[in-house]
Amino acid sequence: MKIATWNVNSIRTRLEQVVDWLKQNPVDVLCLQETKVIDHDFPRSPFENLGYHSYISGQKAYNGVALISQQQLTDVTTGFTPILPDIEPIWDEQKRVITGVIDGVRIVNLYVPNGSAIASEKYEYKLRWLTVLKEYLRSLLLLQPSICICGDFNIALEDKDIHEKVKAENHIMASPAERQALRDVLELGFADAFRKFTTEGGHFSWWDYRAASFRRNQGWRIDHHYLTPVLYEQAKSCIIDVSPRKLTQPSDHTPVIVEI
Amino acid sequence: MKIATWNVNSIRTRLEQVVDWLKQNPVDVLCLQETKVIDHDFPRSPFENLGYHSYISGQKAYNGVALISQQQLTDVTTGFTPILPDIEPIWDEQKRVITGVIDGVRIVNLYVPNGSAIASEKYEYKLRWLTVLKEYLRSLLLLQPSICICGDFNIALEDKDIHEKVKAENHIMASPAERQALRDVLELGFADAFRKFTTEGGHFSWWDYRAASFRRNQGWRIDHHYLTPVLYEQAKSCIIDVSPRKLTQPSDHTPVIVEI
DNA sequence: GTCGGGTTAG
DNA sequence: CTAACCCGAC
Repeated sequence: MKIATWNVNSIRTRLEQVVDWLKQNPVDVLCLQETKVIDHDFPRSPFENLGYHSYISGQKAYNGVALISQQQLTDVTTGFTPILPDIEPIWDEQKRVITGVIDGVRIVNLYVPNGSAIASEKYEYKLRWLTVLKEYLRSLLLLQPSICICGDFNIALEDKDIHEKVKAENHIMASPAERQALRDVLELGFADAFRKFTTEGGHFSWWDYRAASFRRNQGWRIDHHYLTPVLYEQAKSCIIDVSPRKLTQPSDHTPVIVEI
Repeated sequence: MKIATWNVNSIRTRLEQVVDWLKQNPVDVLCLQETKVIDHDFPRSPFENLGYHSYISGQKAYNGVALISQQQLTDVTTGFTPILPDIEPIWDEQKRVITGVIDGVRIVNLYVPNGSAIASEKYEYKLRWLTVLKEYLRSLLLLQPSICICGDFNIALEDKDIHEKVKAENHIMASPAERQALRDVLELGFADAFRKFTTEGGHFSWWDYRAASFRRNQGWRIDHHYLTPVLYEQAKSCIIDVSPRKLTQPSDHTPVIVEI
């Protein structure tokens, strides 16, 4: 089973690139982030034409996640609230969470808040959001032992996941508090699929549009698949496909694909 | 003497097309409308490189007119106020008027308000703007008997200046009040140069970007040259050059050229 | 800096 | 449909 994650930075702007990629790279489930479109306007038919079902949770202009799946998914829910009925509504106002089950494996597709700048209000929101995520996953684990969380985490856990030019310590997406918050989540029993196969640094999934950072390969690895133990043992590969980032008018992120 | 008028719908976006056209079609004066740029950012040097002087009156994002001339012009003024010092400032807040004299001929380059929709506030502004224009031209005629007014009038005076698909009566740019307001202006002693040479309909200078209207030739003739009697008698040709409208990323208007 | 969406205008 | 601006995001 292949599960891909791709922050497309607007599905409407990137539609042709995503459809082309999916034709060349058939996967069981494609997890999209930053679709930036309300559900009514999500372009379902291009995916239908390729034989894929769409499960979407979008909003106007910002955020938005989708699961594009060859098989139908079961137990699809959006946001934290269906699993954590008692949380405050602010955690689901932004559309960042969608999940569904395929062949006994729960896929959790996340768009973790970026956090803007250290010590900002958005940064605090990001850290607290990750504590909500942990409770959400704890609940899901009670229902299902096999879980693949993937998406844009907006966190690079290790310095080797960041190009050399930036000192991680006080940088958003790499601050100690962010890394600790993510480690706290993973402590539930998740392991990084990419690191099962590749230990060296210099592999990135996101390059800022600014400062020709892709040309200089000054990127970050912030798009991840985290697997529960049995899935992790079964994982056969985890690959970053850099090619879509080379196209004209690319997303700033590129797809990452795990095979289990 | 050749005088061309062209609503370029942003001189910065259309610069290459305008320069190319001018190379192929040298004219004495090119009257531009909808330059959509403040004077500081107007691209003067590409025209200088071709041997043309620029006289400009622009604003941010909207409107804006310019005279591009091989010879230097004299008596250049912008807006109504230099000629009508007592009018209210609202008539010159939008940059729609520039004039200058070449070889004893006054060129008046206009971008008449579009009017948006019949009975709207903008429609009323358009009608009143045309009464101000009449007083402006009346004053200019006292100084100079030879005048060529040209530009985007946003009015089609006759039904044959409009493609068949639209009933003129209640359409903006063709309503009785707009036509009457323009006829009131022309009554000062101006005649339509184009109609000296061509009497049949189906000749247009503007095609809406929407609804593939150029492909279907569903256009309007709203860009005009109006001449005082002696100039009208001298006029040798008046031609609409459709070719720029066929390019990719064209203006919605195409140039009209009078030779006197 | 660079992008995407939304808005306003035509 | 097209262009410019504004805004928010990164």
